[in-house]
Amino acid sequence: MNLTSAWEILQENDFKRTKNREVILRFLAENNRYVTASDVKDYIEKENPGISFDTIYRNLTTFTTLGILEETELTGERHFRMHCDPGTHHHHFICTICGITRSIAQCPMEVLAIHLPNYEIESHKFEVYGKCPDCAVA
Amino acid sequence: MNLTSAWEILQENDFKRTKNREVILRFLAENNRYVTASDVKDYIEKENPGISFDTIYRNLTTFTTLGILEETELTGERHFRMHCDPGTHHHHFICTICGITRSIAQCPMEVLAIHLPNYEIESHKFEVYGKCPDCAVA
DNA sequence: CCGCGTAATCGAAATCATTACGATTTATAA
DNA sequence: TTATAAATCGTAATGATTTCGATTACGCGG
Repeated sequence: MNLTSAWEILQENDFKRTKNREVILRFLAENNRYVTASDVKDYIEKENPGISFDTIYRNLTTFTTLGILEETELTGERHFRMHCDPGTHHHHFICTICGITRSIAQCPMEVLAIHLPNYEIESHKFEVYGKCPDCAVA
Repeated sequence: MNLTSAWEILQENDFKRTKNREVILRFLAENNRYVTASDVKDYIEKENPGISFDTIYRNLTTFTTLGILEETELTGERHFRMHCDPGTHHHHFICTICGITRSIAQCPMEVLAIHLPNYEIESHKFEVYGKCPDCAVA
């Protein structure tokens, strides 16, 4: 997802264009990886000092709800990244060193015949972890 | 894994048989689901009041390292359960209401041909969420 | 059965991520 | 420009987890 599409979605849902939102989205758009609220704060502090965690978490949650971001939990922390391709179901390889991601189009649920009679399956999580090429050689 | 096997592993690794460990393991052996440190504490308080979180977390971590327990992260909290079958790779359906689990023998990594040249794949997570039969009817 | 050395535990404080809240500021549309 | 509701700030509260010095208990050798 690019910045233009993100702002379109925000406008459609009556969210205002604020400086903080611009910086948060720009940071996420520039990074092809999962980042924490803390990462976002560190970046924003450079050009918009004094931002509060309230603002960061509130907006990250909003963006995720609107489908602009994807969210996952890594080592006990919430992580966010720009949605690769909104509406498209996919999974990720995630580098445990730098957090960079790589999309995996295949979905286990479509391949595995999971038979759980009387169970209501609602969602699933499939993530592959390891080292990306850059971190592997280091 | 049953209690006997768990104690064998502990003895082999020079861990002492203490009252707290007995209660913690008994609680886990009785429950076919993922529980939190808090769940363990609540249970133990009944018959061994005054146990500290230090003891609980330390032992849960020890048990996990020894392969007696399995660990996963759900909604931001560490969850533990008795290892279904040590040495056997498997996944879980997890009820989002009561935490009860059901083993899924199939593994996506064996079915999906994931091609990531130069990437070093180290591990993966595959979990299915939803409602178990009991919670589904309620 | 007793005492010793070490592992295990306690109690409580510290840490870390996240959430919450009253007061203030800002974006947008009339 | 001004009204008004949204957005933000600063900071405090919360909740899970980790840490630490002091104390207690396990299990072996005598």
